[in-house]
Amino acid sequence: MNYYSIGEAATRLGIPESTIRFYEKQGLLPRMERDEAGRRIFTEDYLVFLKIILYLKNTQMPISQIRQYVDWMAEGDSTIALRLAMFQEHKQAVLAQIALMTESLQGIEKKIERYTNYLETNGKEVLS
Amino acid sequence: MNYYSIGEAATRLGIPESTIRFYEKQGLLPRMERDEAGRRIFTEDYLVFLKIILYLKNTQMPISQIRQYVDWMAEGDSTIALRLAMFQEHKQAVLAQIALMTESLQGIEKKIERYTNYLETNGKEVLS
DNA sequence: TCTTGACTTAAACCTTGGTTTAAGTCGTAT
DNA sequence: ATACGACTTAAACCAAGGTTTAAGTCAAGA
Repeated sequence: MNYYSIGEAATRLGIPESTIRFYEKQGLLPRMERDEAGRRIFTEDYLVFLKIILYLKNTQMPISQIRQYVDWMAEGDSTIALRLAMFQEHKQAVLAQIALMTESLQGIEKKIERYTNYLETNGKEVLS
Repeated sequence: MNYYSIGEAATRLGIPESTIRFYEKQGLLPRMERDEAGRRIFTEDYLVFLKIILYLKNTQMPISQIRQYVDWMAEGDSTIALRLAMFQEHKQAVLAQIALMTESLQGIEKKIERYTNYLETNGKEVLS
């Protein structure tokens, strides 16, 4: 199996090293392996796990809630129903967030149309 | 024309009064009218304008950039091309953000499937 | 007249999510 | 052997985006 340093992991994930250290301190990255010199070691599997964390972050899940998920993972399979419920609720929250952004974007697109029209007609169009 | 107090405006927009005051202090709400007692007065037109601000906020535009837009409005029609360019770039940023969330949501949905499967099969399915 | 509720302000406070700094430890190439 | 780059830590620092507090003004109803 291949191992990565924190620098390599950060590059592969597209995030700063400091963020990885911060997430570990926040309890999002438990059971992190170290080498004899105390340096963090990332396996492919660990990177896959970290990507899940980043999916949750990218969809605006708060760190406190991600930590809850990670804590449940550590408790074992008895918490799977809880994790499932959390993800299902989160999915709904994400869909709602996307819907809000899409709606708001429509209001912005109307502005783009107005401005475009104004410029195309050399200012002969009204700008309400 | 109908006039609204800050309390009524806040209720109609679904945000706290304190946020409206905060936005005004940040320069997002210029030329706010007041009554003789110094209380803010909101016309329908002003609420329409405020909704645009909320569209920008809902799509994660930073306050500093919203202020730039508001400042350009105050400068008049000579800044319309700048405003159009800003909104077009913002639209692309919003679409990128929606795309990222949609992608990340797919990773989360895979987890939902795995967990669902695990529970449906009473734990006979593997959880990688 | 007095109280109540809705408003006003400036300033202090708060949370979230990191980033930066300072001081130190390694392993490796010269 | 020494210098360099990559790592380590704890603690300080930061920005964004509000929220809360304290002290005061005012209009209207009892």
